[in-house]
Amino acid sequence: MPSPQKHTEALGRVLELVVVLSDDMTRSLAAQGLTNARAHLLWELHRRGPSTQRVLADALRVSPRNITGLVDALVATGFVTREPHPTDRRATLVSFTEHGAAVTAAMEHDQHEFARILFADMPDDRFAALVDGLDDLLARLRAHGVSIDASREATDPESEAGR
Amino acid sequence: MPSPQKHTEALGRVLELVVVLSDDMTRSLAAQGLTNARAHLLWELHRRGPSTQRVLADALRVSPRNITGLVDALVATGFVTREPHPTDRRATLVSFTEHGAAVTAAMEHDQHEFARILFADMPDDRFAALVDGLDDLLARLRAHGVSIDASREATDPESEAGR
DNA sequence: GGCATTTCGTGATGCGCCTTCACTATGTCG
DNA sequence: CGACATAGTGAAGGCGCATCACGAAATGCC
Repeated sequence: MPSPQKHTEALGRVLELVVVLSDDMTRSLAAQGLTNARAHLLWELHRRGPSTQRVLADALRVSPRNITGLVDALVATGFVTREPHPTDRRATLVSFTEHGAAVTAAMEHDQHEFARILFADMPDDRFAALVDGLDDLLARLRAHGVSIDASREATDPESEAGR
Repeated sequence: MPSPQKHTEALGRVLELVVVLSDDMTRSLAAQGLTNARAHLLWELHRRGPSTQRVLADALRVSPRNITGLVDALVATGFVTREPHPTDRRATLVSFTEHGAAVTAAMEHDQHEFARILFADMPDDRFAALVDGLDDLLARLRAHGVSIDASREATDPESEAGR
């Protein structure tokens, strides 16, 4: 079992990874006229298909009021549309425009591509060790009370990351 | 060399780690009456000792104007003080109050403790493999243009994470 | 020494994300 | 039918961040 010093350094690596990746995500999104929150909404919409704002609010774990604002912005920038719900006249259905669908598909593609490039020439054993280590880490985090406090299925949050 | 499918899953693990950790950091900080940005400033102050706002702005990579606001808040909540710079009458020196120093020291301690708990019973070889994998990942990220666009010495961003 | 230039901090203003409270319109259940 | 729950939005507000404009002090140059 490693020394405390090493422990802190390792955590430092993890945190650095956090910073590097999230910065890069934000930059990539901005290049497409998106912000983190809006891309996140798009992503969820992609996973679920046309959804009510309530559903999106639960999925993104933000207040319904906030969803209104995000959808407003995405409508204004032509990524999604708001349509009346066919059976519930209180609700509105949020759906992709063609543009929104295309951009989201591109984001997904970029994510796969980025993963491919990232791990492309990594030897099998090293790759397996890394994945196992990450899983272990995740398990340990949850075991020590660090968890995504409930719900939320394994959601890869934004997307995007490619250079 | 692993399959594309695995690649994406692995990236998913990384992103999940990102989300879990940053969420937890934010929660821990909030419990002490701090926000991410304010804690970040405290952290930098801890690493550098009393500093001018300009220095902090460069360190945190935000606009000087924003530092004014963060320091305002930290002064109001009793974490730091603003004093005139001894030789440059334009500048102000930001220093810890006793309370601020204590809280920051506690954060540092918690971070070490968290790292210790996290990796405590992890076998040496597994730990080594994980660290190597993380380093490799970081290197690959930088190699593919994903980088912290310049400056910024190896700064572990916030701190805190323990339950 | 004197004046231009740079630098430090801040006021004003604005955007994005997020929240809570209050309110309308609608759905649902007994 | 009436009581209650639910979907979305207006209003207001907080935090983080940015840019522009500006005064005050420091510095460089002649």
